[in-house]
Amino acid sequence: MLFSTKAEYGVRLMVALGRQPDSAPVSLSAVAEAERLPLSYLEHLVAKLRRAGLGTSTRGAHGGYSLAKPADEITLDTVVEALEGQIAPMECFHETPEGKVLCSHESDGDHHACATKLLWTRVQGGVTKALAGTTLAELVEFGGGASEKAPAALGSAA
Amino acid sequence: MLFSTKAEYGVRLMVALGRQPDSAPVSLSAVAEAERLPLSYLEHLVAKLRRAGLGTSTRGAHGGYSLAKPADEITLDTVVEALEGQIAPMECFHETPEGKVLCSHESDGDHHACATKLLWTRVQGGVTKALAGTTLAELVEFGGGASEKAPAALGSAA
DNA sequence: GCATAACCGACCGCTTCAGTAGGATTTAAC
DNA sequence: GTTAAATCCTACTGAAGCGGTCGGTTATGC
Repeated sequence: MLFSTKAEYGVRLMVALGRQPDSAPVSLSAVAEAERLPLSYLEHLVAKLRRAGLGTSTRGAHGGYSLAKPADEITLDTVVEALEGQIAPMECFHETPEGKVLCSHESDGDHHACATKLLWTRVQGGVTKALAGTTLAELVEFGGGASEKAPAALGSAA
Repeated sequence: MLFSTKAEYGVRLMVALGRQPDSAPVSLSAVAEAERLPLSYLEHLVAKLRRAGLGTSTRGAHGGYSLAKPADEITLDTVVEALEGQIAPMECFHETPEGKVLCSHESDGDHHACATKLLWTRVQGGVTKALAGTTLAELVEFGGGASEKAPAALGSAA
């Protein structure tokens, strides 16, 4: 499994927030009930999202969470990264802020370069492209639209 | 981390086998020493590769492992899948033999479709494309060629 | 001031990961 | 025919992460 349920639950949560017509706050318990997810667990996830600047919260009665930005300005790479940590295919694989890819055992005493680097770079590219190329708005739309209960037809998605 | 060291070690192992000029068997201990990997751990990994029909073994003294097919006929999706198990972005995500994608909680009582399906389908596609589009021969080449110790220049790889 | 809700940190059972250990079996070489 | 080299197999282990729970604190609307 590439990702854990943290990403799954967290994305579902974000979609639930994005489904709100105006960006009115939604209580976590409402989301938990609608999505059939454990409330206390969602608390941990929403904390990560908030710390990453993806969501805002209003405390007290009638409070809740809402998106910090419009759904079409939120790409899923930031969401998944906030939930799962840095997205890298392999332990030895780090991406510098400038986007350069580093490999821990780059020619470590051996006479040939790290042969797997080519592979993991391609995988990394594929995942990043898929995540960064998808906006939260798309998922909201795909999942049935904003608060309207018109069920969308399931087309072939790739 | 998308993959564990099983994939990393296993691919390095396969590359080591592919580096052999004729497909002469290589002993695991030789690979372990060259790649600086624990021998006993490699045994587990090579067993998976053999069970998946990717490698063959000859027992006894001067025995070892070799590729079951030429390196340019081995795509990395089969290798990684043999090592890590089925490649799916998420627990709820299964691919049928015909290539159809199933999601466990497809409209589970709720009035909207599973909003995350679009996302995971795209991720799945990106990873599969990267893995299936890479052959072992490419990695052998990239890593410095077959048994020749000419160090390849590291170009930009994406 | 009370219900509602966001916040926070500690804890827990379970599984997987990464690796070790110890042996059994097969084969080539001497 | 013994021995060394190699594959093969099963069981085990410490550490970490996952999925989730719990209890409590703080803030806010009514």
